[in-house]
Amino acid sequence: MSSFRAQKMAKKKQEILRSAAAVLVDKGYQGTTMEEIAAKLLMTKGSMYYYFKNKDDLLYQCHLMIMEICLDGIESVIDSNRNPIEKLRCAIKEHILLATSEKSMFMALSKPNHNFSEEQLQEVLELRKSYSHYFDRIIHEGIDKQVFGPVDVKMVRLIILGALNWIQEWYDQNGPQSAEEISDAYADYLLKMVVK
Amino acid sequence: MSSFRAQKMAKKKQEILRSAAAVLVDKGYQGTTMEEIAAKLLMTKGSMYYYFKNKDDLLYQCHLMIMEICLDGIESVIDSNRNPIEKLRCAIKEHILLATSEKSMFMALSKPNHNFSEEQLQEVLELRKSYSHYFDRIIHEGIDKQVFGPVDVKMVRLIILGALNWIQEWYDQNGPQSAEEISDAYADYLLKMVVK
DNA sequence: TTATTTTTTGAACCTATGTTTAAAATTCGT
DNA sequence: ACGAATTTTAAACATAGGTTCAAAAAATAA
Repeated sequence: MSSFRAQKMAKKKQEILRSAAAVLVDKGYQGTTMEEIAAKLLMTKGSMYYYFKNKDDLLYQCHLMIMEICLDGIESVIDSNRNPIEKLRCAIKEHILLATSEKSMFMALSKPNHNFSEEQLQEVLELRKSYSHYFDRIIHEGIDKQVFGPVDVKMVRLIILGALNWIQEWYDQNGPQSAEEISDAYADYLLKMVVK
Repeated sequence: MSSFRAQKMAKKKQEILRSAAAVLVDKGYQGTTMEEIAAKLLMTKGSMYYYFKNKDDLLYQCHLMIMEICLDGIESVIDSNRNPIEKLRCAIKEHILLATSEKSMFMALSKPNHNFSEEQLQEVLELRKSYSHYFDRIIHEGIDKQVFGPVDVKMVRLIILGALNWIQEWYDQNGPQSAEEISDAYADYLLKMVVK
């Protein structure tokens, strides 16, 4: 049976994607080299091509993987039966925890690269839009249920996601504050913007 | 007299720095090529080397220029005699207005590049720290004067600057909302986090 | 105008890195 | 253990882009 093989291949792909994301973090898109991605896994750059068509394909799939993880996270929050305040708090914490633990993954999100094909670009933007919409839904719900003030949903969402996404720029695994502390504080302060 | 020459040279350097910043915006550090910087000014890449030692030097000076503009802005806010609320509001608006008008300049700020020498890196980080400190000072003042709640200064500052810096990722000159509207809304919402 | 200095050019050079490929190594079923 | 399929390798290749440089062009001074 080949599913065993397929599974192994999938796993390897995952490893490569993670490695790629890790490099993306501090080198940026163009700065990320096949060599470095491979080195982290004790492979040679040539073997990357057994799993991915080329660099752009690899980095595109990297995007998809990250977005899927994010979407799974926020979907589970949306589907839970908490009140809007707790939902927003959870969504914020979830995002930060993901961004700081799987830290490597997140940076890849900013500025979907110009090397992407039109099709790939659309897909990435679509997934992003979905993610944003989930936040909007939570905020809307809060307004409807009168627990949030009559805020400008889009603006507030942009502020929140901006604050969250920027964390990658300064977060340090070995820094003074834990991801847990950061996420608690962020949730508290950001909620002050919207709760009545 | 050579000051005329020197002036002309300085002006040309400025043009190049601006062009560089514009390219930096959507190509990122490694994606920015000497060729493209030159092309925008109808020059050849070779002539860039008459003005700058090399690419890293050019992009480093690009950083310095941007930071100086930012610092000038916030310094004038600090020195004004407004109350803390208005100071913070002004600082936020100033930052956004700069980031969206001289938009091209700002993107260069994220992730000071690894190609910088230790010395250059320190200088950039130092300037950044100064900028952060100005925000901290405003927030502190607000707390001392009891117009702000007893917030965690560093956290709040990180949230604010994060939200502001992220604007570059989505702001569109021709988008539905003007920079003015955006900055007003941002200031309003962000202030809600801190005012009593 | 002529000579000198400044600025720009465009070709040449070099290195880094994405990509290909044939051969070697490994894995796996029987 | 043997042979076939899969995976990895290392070297070769191609190209993009940073850098240099000598010559040309332009600006300036005398």
